Amino acid sequence: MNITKTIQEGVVKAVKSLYDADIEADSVAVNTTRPDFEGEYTVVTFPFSKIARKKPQEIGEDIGKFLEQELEEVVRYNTVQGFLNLVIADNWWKAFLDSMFDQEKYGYAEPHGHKVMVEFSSPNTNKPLHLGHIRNILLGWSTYKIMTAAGYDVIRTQVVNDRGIAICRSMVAWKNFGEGKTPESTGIKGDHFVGNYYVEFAKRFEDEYAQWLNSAAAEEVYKHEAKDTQTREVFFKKYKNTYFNKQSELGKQAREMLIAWEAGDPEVRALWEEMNGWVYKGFDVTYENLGVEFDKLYHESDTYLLGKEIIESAIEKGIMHRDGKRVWADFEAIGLEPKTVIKSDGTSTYTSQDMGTARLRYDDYGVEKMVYVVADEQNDHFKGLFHILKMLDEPYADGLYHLSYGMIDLTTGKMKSREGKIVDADDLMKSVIDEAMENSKERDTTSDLSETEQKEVVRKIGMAALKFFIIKVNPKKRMTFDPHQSLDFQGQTGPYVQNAYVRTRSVLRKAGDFSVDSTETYDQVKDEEKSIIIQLQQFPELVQSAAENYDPSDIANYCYNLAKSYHRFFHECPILKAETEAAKAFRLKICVAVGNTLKTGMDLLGIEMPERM
RNA sequence: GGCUCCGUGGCUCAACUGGAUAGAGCACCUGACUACGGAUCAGGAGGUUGCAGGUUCGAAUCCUGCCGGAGUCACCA
Repeated sequence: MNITKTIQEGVVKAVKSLYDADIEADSVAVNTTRPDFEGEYTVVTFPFSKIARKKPQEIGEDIGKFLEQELEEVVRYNTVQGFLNLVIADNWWKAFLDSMFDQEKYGYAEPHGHKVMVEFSSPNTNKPLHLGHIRNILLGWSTYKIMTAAGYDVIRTQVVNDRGIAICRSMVAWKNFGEGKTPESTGIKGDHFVGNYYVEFAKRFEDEYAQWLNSAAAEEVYKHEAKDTQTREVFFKKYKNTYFNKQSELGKQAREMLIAWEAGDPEVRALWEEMNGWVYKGFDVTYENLGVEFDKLYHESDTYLLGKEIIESAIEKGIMHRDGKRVWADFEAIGLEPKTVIKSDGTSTYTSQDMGTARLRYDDYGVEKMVYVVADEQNDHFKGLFHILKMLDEPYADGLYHLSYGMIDLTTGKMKSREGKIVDADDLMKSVIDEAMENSKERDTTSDLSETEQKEVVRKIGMAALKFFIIKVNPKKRMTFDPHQSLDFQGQTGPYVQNAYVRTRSVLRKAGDFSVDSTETYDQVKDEEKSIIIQLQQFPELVQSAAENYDPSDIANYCYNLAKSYHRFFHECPILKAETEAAKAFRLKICVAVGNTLKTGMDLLGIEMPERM
């Protein structure tokens, strides 16, 4: 039923019979025809000029004649230079539509049972989620959906970074300045509550540092440690980290907190659990609003000691080297600097932890693939990690993939949490839903629905706008987030796609039952109809390639283009008042097919469709 | 500075992986509703694809060199 393949195979036969040469079907380029020429599909014949030793245009004539005779799907052809344009028979359009229009899960492949784990979100537990997390979460979620559609058995996971110096900062700040307040007593969402103390710590630390800079001690340090070329300003900007570790009172408290935590101090552990608990409650709300969930959580507090035994075997195999207590890996083979894996105090690092959790996941689930959704600032880390695991011959090593995505810039510049230049996830969702509400009120198209139903519709619209705005961009590319544009509901947006779906629903409601068999006499398939069917035909393959390329933006752009074709069709072709019963039935089938496909397509992106809007 | 990635109308993004005259949306103009839903459609204007070479039937896409930007170069995660 796949017309592209039919054409490709036809061309293979043609080349064999005409020029006695063998070519691969996949290598035959079949494009959709430009609108200014007659035809729907175009074969590029330039590549055959060497084997045929003819001009591309003549080859086009040869192959065109052959296909016209051999393939019932091809009724006519024309050639323009090296391009052979084919006109496809009306019967094919009708037959294809019949084969798929009422499949609700059109595009889903048969499950093949291969297991894959997708890791995404993985936040620190010291502050609320922000725009960067949203991109990560949307990518992770749609990767899960798309791979499921492509037939995989997908396990969703995240590593919760629940320990370390960051959370200790929040803990110190709360202990010193919190006056025993809680999220309950203040009415602040847990993750924001804890985040506020993270900010409080930073602020107090800045004050402390600023004060210290005026002291004699600071002057001493500058005199002894600054390079000649360094100005005071440059030096002390860089020195801040060292100050935190050496002189700072707050820094000392945070570090002591971390040491006490690692020693299992009951009081510290209790505070840690309480504050993390607040954060989790907050995260749960955000995740629910984003419509995502996980099958399995790994906590860094449980896994940070893992990986050491694997490292032992790595040393034996000569992949890693011991240097006192310290262990390091040589990355010369992949063009990176050597990397410390175990510190000289014997404690583990990020790399060793990730080695441990990778093995743990394999032991837990037997996954063949692991996809890590992590920003591109960690490209080298994953390059190194995967290299080690491959050298160790881990059974899952060939299935490791870093879904690296570009960070988000604001129109005002880079996002920086320490400077408070962040876009908060909860605020963002609220503002986009509020905007949808304003729009909805103006339009007044759902006022006969109950208030809860209306709110539900508005929520779906707002979230669609936000999600689509982010997911439509190729993950690898850095993107600019313009709050003004994200609040737009017209043009290339989520609501635009939803609107196309809502139109299909509206027409089908009014059509009631219709006879699916009455399209036989329809013999005037229009361009608007053909272009929709061409796109419908591409969907299953697109799902596969989006899974292979780990690229949800492909699906988003597809949905937009399909919606666009439908809107055009809707204007150009009367459906309920079609010229004949056959035309009406044909077009209603298109409505069903487009509705189903848009709904599954958007679902792959984590976007819900309203029935009305 | 080394390595990696990226430069496409004023702005945000595409381009079937080397195919025809580089496509959409926003913003800006002009038109289309007593309606199968106008959150829509039709049309206009806007480009030397950062610059310069090269590879070939054909380059935004591949190669080289510049220019500009980002990331990374921790015994942090």
